[in-house]
Amino acid sequence: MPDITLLIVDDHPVVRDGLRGMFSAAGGFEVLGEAADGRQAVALAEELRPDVVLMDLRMPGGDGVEAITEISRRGLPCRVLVLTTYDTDTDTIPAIEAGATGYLLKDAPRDDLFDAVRAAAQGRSVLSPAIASRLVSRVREPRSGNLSTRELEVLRLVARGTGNREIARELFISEATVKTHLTHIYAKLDVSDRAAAVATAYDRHLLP
Amino acid sequence: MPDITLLIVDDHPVVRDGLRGMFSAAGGFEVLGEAADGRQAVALAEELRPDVVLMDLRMPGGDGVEAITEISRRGLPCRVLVLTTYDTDTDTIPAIEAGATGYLLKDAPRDDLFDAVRAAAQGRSVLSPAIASRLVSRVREPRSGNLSTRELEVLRLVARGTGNREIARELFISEATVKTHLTHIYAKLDVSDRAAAVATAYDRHLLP
DNA sequence: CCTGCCATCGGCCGATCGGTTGATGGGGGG
DNA sequence: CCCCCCATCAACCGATCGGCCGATGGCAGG
Repeated sequence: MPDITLLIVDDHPVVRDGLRGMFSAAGGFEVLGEAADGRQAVALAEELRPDVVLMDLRMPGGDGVEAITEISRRGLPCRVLVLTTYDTDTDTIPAIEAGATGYLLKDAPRDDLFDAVRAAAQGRSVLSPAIASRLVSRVREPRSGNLSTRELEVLRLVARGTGNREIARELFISEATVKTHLTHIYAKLDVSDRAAAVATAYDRHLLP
Repeated sequence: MPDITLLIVDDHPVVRDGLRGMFSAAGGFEVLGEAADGRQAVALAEELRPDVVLMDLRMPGGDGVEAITEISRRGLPCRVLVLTTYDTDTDTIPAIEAGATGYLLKDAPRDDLFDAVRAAAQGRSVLSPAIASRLVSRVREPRSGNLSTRELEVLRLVARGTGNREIARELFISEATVKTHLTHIYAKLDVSDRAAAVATAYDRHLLP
């Protein structure tokens, strides 16, 4: 069986070194290259054609999720294994929706990492336990925290102290509509005023 | 000049490997050990007596800031160089107050890291530019985010959607007083309503 | 001693918010 | 085809909020 070829994508040189060292020492893997942001990642994935891309999500200059989307869109024959720091990221689910094959945390033991890469190379999904349970809760309770696009726009303005009238002006809708959206937001977040809605939104990572 | 001895503290094996590899390859450094959380860090710092401790802040089981505090309290002869992922951490300032000699981000270039460790070993401070500017703004504007205890209590209840009347009841004060506190909160946070106050409080990490 | 900050309280008023009910139209899924 | 969700709008009303005036007492620092 030939070596599994890898592309490492992370904005931290330290992490790239660590990964490269681990996979070089392990045997059975070959690191083809490294990228420090999403744009480089897409370009190198296209050029080097690795079996697996190890991808961090939070990076300056080219978001990880966008990179995954782009790799999927171009039909590149590589699997993307997301390797991130926190399991509280807002974009765990978006990353998987965008086409990531697996998702695990950087504090995973070495052997788990190797296993995950081998699994990803074969197209099998490996998810860290925390992510897995999040996924199931997501399908079990789809309306939790599920605000519509418009409702999120309203909420963002509310969080900046904007009054209903001005929200209406900014979004080119009537004040009545703003109030309707707000009522829906309160119902979905299970709160009864704007302040609590903002707090809950932060808790659920619906706001930056 | 003898090698600078190091203790690496990070909960991620990947990062520990990366750092160990970098410093071993660079020459002039010797990695004495690794710790995965704050408690181990303190114990190993006492046992191994490294010149410099490379310390991550966010770790499960033993906070980084606590570890720094403990190392300072015990008068251990090592310098602590904080090496963290984001410059938006709440505890950048606490870490420095706790006794960290330097503070830089993991995405710093290798040579900056080496320079920082050499500087730390001599007791000189190296701060990443973002942190440095934060420090100066901290001393220039000390009343920003400086809510009184009572005001914080009020704000916490506001964030849970509590109305003024009920806040009054919960805190055993009159509604008028609640409104006074709120007016002061608005002034201090530079906002004009409770929703924006909650949002700003989250931004500045005044609320969990 | 005076100044500043914190915490407490009262009253007044206009503006705003939140709740409700009801209606329209478009789009996607069964 | 029907139903549900989204997005839009209207009118009404009571409750609440925020702004502004004022006041008192305590406590720390210069």
